[in-house]
Amino acid sequence: MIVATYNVNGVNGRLPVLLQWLAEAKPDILCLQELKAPQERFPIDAIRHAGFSAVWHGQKSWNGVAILSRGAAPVETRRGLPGDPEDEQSRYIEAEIGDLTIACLYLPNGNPWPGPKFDYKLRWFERFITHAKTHLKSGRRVILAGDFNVMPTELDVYRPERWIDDALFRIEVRDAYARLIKQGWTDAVRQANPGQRIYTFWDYFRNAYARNAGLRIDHILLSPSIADRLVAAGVDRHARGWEKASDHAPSWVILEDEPSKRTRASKASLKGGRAKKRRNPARTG
DNA sequence: ATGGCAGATGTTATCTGA
Repeated sequence: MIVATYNVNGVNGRLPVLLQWLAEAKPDILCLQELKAPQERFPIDAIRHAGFSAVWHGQKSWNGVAILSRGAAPVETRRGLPGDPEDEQSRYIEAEIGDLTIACLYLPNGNPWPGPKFDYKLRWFERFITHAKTHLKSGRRVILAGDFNVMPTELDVYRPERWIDDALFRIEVRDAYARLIKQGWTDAVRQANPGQRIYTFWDYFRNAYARNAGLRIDHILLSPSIADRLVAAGVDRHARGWEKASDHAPSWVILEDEPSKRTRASKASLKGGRAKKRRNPARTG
């Protein structure tokens, strides 16, 4: 099965692009961020017509997250992170789909640093880390997918020295991400493509996409109970080149339907073989 | 350091994003 995440930067303005990508990539589950639409203006009819059911949490003008499913309907288990009843921003929604728990998140940007927005980002991140821990303890198969607004390492940004004091790369934020991973999560795109320069976002400014001046800030994290089913993972960077594209590209993972009983070595060869068959030539890892 | 582009709101401009 394919599980993906896509910051669409306006779900209504992006609808033709989103529908094109859904038809092409055929994900089973998709997390969306930055709907930029109030609850009643989520394009549910078009999404149903494309074969998906959905849960979503909209908000006027900003933020907004959704979980789409092509198979069993998502059953919403939570909207909003625990830990701050004052926080009204639509940045987190969670659902069960079969035996999977899917968490869709849009972590605050946090710029400029220093300032209240950066403080809010750190507080939100800590609430998320706390909540993620409870998921791990449950032992269920959990996927955390979304726009984390953090480049985890220097490999994940085209010119790290320029981003040192940016809220997406500040050491406090990278440290928080590292602490999250250390709980036991697998960063699927990195795991499947070690050492490779892979980006998920390219600024609209300065010809960033053509220059490949990108950032890897969208992530798909797997709990241990599903990480052993990872077959391949990557980014559909070509979708960033379409007309009226979002500034983000979709990220995806391919998971085996049944737990693997193969050895690590034979699993690696399966990975290569299957990736070749499944993936569109335009798709890059 | 600035400003470049884009979406939403709802103006003839402002805010936010990353």
